[in-house]
Amino acid sequence: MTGLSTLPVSESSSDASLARRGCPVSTLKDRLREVGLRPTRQRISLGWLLFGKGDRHITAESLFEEAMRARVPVSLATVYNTLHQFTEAGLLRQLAVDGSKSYFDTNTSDHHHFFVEGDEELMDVPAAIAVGDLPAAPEGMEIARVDVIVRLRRKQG
Amino acid sequence: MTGLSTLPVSESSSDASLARRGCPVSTLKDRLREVGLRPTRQRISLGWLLFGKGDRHITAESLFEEAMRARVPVSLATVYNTLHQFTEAGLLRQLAVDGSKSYFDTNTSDHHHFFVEGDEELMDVPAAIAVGDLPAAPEGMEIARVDVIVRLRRKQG
DNA sequence: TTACGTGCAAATAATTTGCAGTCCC
DNA sequence: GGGACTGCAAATTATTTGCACGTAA
Repeated sequence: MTGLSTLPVSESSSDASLARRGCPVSTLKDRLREVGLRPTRQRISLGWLLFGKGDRHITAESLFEEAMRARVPVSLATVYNTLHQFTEAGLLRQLAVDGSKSYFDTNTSDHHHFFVEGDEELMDVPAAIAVGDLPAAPEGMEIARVDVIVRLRRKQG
Repeated sequence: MTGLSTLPVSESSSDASLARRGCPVSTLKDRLREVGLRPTRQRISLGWLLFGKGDRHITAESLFEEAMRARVPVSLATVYNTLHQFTEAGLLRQLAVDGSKSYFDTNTSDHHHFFVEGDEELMDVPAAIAVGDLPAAPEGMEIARVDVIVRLRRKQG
């Protein structure tokens, strides 16, 4: 099996469900410590913004703006660092949807995405739609992850 | 149906097969005119490099380097312009595989991709593996395209 | 204390754009 | 000839990095 089955969310559903319904700061702190990240003020604030409202798809820029609005003083560089640290720790999943900016998904479980052309908006594909049979990975390789992006366009004019 | 079924390759298999085995410049010129692009020296040279050697996955930078090596005088900006014009004309398919650079695929037919982490290398998935049942597109939307990227990692150390 | 984090500004990387000059039809 | 195309360099956008200072353990 790949690393897919060892995602943090599935490891500890009590933590995850706590997070879903309001995630006390103390739980967030523990969560950070668990994955080896020191629970600093910035990480807790950003973690709160990220995980406090259900599944979200954000970009560095959008999280930065949200932090500004919430009067959370962080620099854009720290937002980038934090997003990458969270991703490496398995708290976030990074998505490449267009050639330019990166999106981060707070739902790290195995699922696919809709992308609305023009709106630059990402949505989870509701049910866990599986990809049909995949060919075996080439010699000496293993499948790390499968990304499926369904590009949507608004019907007619 | 979406635009997928009207890709140029499937429209005119004689053109496509000509392209596969050496694509005379005159054919390339006709192909460009067909899609509404004036066959300029640069477009023909880049088209030659792109379509003269079977299916390929290239980036703007890699095509630019290749043009330099082939002593084809084009500017990087023109490479970018040309790649986008070819993509809009349906001669290329643009792929977002990581958050940074864009890849372009000379195979515009419906197929999926392997991406080798670390190598930054793209490969076509051999058979035309279909994605399992997809949910209906949300109200007022239609599916423009489905991108599947299978991320591979080298097994063990 | 003390290594790990963070802020800031400058550095990169990828890509786009404005405009003067060039080339196909 | 005239509009479409190209080259170049400067401008943008997204992201990373270096380094002095701050802070959790």
